[in-house]
Amino acid sequence: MKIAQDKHYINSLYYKIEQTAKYCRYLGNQVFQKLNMPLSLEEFATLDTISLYDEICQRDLAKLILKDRPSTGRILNTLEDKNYITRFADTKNNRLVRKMKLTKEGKTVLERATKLLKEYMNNLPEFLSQADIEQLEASIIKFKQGLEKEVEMNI
Amino acid sequence: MKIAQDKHYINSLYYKIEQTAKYCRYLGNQVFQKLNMPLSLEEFATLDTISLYDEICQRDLAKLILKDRPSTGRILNTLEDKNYITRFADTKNNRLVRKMKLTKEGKTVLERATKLLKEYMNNLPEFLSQADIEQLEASIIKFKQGLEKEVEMNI
DNA sequence: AATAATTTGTTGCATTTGCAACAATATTAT
DNA sequence: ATAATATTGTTGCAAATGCAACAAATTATT
Repeated sequence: MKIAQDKHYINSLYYKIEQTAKYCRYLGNQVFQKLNMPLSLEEFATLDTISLYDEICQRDLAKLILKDRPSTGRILNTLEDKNYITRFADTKNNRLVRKMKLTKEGKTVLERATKLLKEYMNNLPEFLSQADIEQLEASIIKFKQGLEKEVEMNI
Repeated sequence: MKIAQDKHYINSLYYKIEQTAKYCRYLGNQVFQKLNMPLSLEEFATLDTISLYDEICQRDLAKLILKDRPSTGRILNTLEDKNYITRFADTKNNRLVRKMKLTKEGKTVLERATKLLKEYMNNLPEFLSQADIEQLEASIIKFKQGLEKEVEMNI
């Protein structure tokens, strides 16, 4: 696959995506601080994932949030400490696993953070047309799916 | 700016870009290991940047590679230890700064790594058409430029 | 039946990153 | 002239990340 005709890596699509992602992360973290959110962006994304995959086990969650098992476990520790989730033992394919659910408080916090974040983001100037956004979204998904097959994730 | 009509952050364009970037980073690191590169992906990207901005000072470089000044300084320490760059004192706007240049060995390593990486990447299956790639590249640049204005980088 | 391999989660450690504080110097304000 | 502010780079520390090794339990192999 030809990704860059330029001779320099930093002009490649890969690098541009990485840099754009950095801006996304920095902006997200800044907004979370400005809005005095009670959780971090990573914790929020994890909570949001659990809300869409109720009673998921730790390893399956790790695969979704693209973190290794130790990191996933540690985020879940803090989410449980904050009383946003509860974990309980269960089995999956006859294996002992730890599954999790959002608590009432977890749901409330998630909804509130989602609302605040969305309001903030909607107030940003529109630097891409709605059509451009949809186009970008469609092609980035295809690109991501292509990459997925090439990377060994070892989760 | 409306980035997601979905109620969930993890379905937003921001999160998709972040996850795609993770795949890019993991794939890159894996390729660098497989190919037994003498430097890391981050060091490579830094070296590549310096090669395009000869005699740049540390802070200006930090702004380009989107790292803070301490991290940038530390990467430069290792690049200098490996004899890929030399640093020297100079002035910019009457300020004392440290500028840098690629060494002969640095240029050789950069060229070789660029060639090996490109060969590897060209052998990946084509999951996007050339037209799709160009379209994706164009819109991600626009998106990145829009974000840039919203993020305080403090570098 | 005994051993080896696999799955899931945890612990520990080395590396990386982010941020605040500092030193040194130059510019601006009072 | 003196004090305050700004620029550049470094040091140090806390938090996050990545990875190897381990424990416990199940499945597969011999």
